[in-house]
Amino acid sequence: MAARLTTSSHALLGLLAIQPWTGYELTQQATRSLRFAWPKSERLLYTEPKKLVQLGLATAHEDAIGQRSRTVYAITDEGRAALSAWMKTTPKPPVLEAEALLRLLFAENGTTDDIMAALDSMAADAADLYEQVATINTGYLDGEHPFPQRTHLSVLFATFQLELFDLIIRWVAFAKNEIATWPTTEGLGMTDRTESILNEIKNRRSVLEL
Amino acid sequence: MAARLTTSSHALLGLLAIQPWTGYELTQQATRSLRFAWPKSERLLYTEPKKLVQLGLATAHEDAIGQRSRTVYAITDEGRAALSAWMKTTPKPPVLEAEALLRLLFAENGTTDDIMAALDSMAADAADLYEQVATINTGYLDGEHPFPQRTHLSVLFATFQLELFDLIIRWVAFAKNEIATWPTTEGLGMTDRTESILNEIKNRRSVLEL
DNA sequence: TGACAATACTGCAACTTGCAGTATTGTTCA
DNA sequence: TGAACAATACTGCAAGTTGCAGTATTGTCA
Repeated sequence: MAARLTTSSHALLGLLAIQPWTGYELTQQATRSLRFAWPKSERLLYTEPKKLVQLGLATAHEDAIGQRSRTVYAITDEGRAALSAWMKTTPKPPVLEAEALLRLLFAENGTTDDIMAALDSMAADAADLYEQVATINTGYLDGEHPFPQRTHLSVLFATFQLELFDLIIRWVAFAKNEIATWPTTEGLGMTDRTESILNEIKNRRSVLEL
Repeated sequence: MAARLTTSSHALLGLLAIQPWTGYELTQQATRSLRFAWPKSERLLYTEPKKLVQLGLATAHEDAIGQRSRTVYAITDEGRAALSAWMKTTPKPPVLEAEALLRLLFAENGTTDDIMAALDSMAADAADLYEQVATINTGYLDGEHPFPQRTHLSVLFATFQLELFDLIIRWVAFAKNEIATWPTTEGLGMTDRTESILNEIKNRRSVLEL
């Protein structure tokens, strides 16, 4: 078990740098904010802190509440050092995973209704996430931030999420509008609209290059 | 080895539905287009078709070229049926993985220069990807699509990528502008600008609700 | 024609997920 | 008040996935 430090390790260190948390609390916090930039399974969130302890980047101490004993994790100086060092490294490129877009790419294997439904689903998911982020953030105006001194970070972070979800919703409307003109999903090739979209891309590009 | 059908299985089936490919060709195709919606490792792309064969969704036949024998995979009727069935199911929500955003969330553990550099890196990656997608797509105007009858799908798919990359580039400019006003990464809390951003979010939201 | 890059893979350890299962703690309602 | 059932707070494990090192053939340029 060589155990190298992954991005997930650093994400957990980032949370521990704020304050000590129990394993369960870490999963809760990760669901609240972290997942929008680094979505990881609950399972991993429970496992990872143990690795940090093994590596000396965090400490664990048992805190018995009734019958149930909870492990509270805290960051060490080594942990803070590792976190600062990581902040200076180059981040990995952003990556989007979207099953609905995958279905668009292979839409010829289904009906126009199928692809419309997939896009609707993506837009509904985005609308849902928009609501969640907007609700949490507007709450900060009423002093509901658990770490008020971090509000500037949370909010700037949230602006990206909101713009992304907004983009998805708007793009789905555009895409459905296109697809509505298709008699079928298959074999259309270079339609007039496709050609005009491509010309727009080409023109915008030549403008950028000047 | 129970071997269930994953989204990645269906992604490969989607490629095989277009035409038969060798393992290597599948990895090339996946890098070209598939990765923008469903980014998977080269390693998996080599392994997955073998599973499809085991499940009877694809066939494999050896095609010796010189000393080297390549396996050509082709979809079966069962494979096409599985693909059509999958097109009718609800897609998973879209997910973004962005290490640079993770650093923003924990920016207090580094300098303003650190976070600026991370954001620059994200914008540069987006600019790069924009170029790649735009180049491939404008090429379609000159008849460079390997499967001309699929142009309508490729192009509509690409419009999302381009908008996303454009959003990233624009948002990074906005975020850097904000951060430029910060004396430090830490402890700023609810600044005037943070408050005005939140008010914008709140107002836009109340408009949407009417 | 030998060197070196590019192509076309495989093996394996470690990372990650999904899901089933377990055991406390909290709540509800007869 | 105590039985039932939901919510909380986890663990075990098989299977899915990645990264990287390694290998062998093919192409190319001097």
